[in-house]
Amino acid sequence: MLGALSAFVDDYNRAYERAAQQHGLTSAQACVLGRLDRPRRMSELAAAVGCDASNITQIIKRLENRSLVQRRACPEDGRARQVVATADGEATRAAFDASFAFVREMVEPLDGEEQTRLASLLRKAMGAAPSRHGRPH
Amino acid sequence: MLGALSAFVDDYNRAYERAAQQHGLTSAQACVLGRLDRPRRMSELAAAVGCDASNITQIIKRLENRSLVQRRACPEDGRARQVVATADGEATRAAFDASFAFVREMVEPLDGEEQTRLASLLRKAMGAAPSRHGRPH
DNA sequence: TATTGTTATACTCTATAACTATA
DNA sequence: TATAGTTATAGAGTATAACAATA
Repeated sequence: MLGALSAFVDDYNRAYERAAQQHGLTSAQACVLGRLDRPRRMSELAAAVGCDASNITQIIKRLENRSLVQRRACPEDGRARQVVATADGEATRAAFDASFAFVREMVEPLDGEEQTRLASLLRKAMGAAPSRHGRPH
Repeated sequence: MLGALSAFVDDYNRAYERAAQQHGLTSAQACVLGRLDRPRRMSELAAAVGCDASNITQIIKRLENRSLVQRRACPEDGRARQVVATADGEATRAAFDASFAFVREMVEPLDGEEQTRLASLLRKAMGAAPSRHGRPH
């Protein structure tokens, strides 16, 4: 049981890494870029991903160097910055995020009912907690 | 469905990281030390974890600096090295590996039959492939 | 010549502490 | 004073290339 869980998570992690690399991204970069379906503040990204603000600064800096995102002033708060995906970044984000081929491939061997059952078991396993979501790494 | 999977994997990854930290290890170190239930060659570790040999050299070096493992010559092959856990390392390994409290806690909300069902669904999801196992990160 | 492991190097991720600018 | 973000710094993970010792 425990073995099945770790083996599955392993597979997932590797698939995520591979998918990111296919788009020229690291896992952390794919994770952050994946949130930029709309403009977001640095602080928002840090909270979503669950890491330190200074960390997000570096990751965004690298994405910016590659012209995948831009930083601009935030109208409502002079201290804050809004991060937006460029056209290139949006294309990359959409390709990575929408595709999610690796997750679909993983559950492909399951029929519809089994997929539903799996999802519900996983949700139950995590408790009723709405799950904050995150993931760099 | 897809969301449930990533949320679960997220939770698992974070729990793994936390568990490692509680034993003063990084995830990668916990992962490598976890294989040292018996002496292993560097090349074995690299293959098991799925990373470059030079990477294992660094990780083992750090574990060695902390007196958790030792390197010694390999009787059968003068080129190879055998890595063994010290008493301290073995205690740490056993504590982390055997406990696996974080996995048990995750599946605690499920009754016995549900756990079996989950494991079998996950195995099926990964295909019949025996799953090489791994994970640094 | 091929294999095992190490070293040098470089890049990324990550957090902490100190700092700037704004609120 | 408190908050948003950046910079400097440092430790760790990771891979590539060049290398030593052994097979």
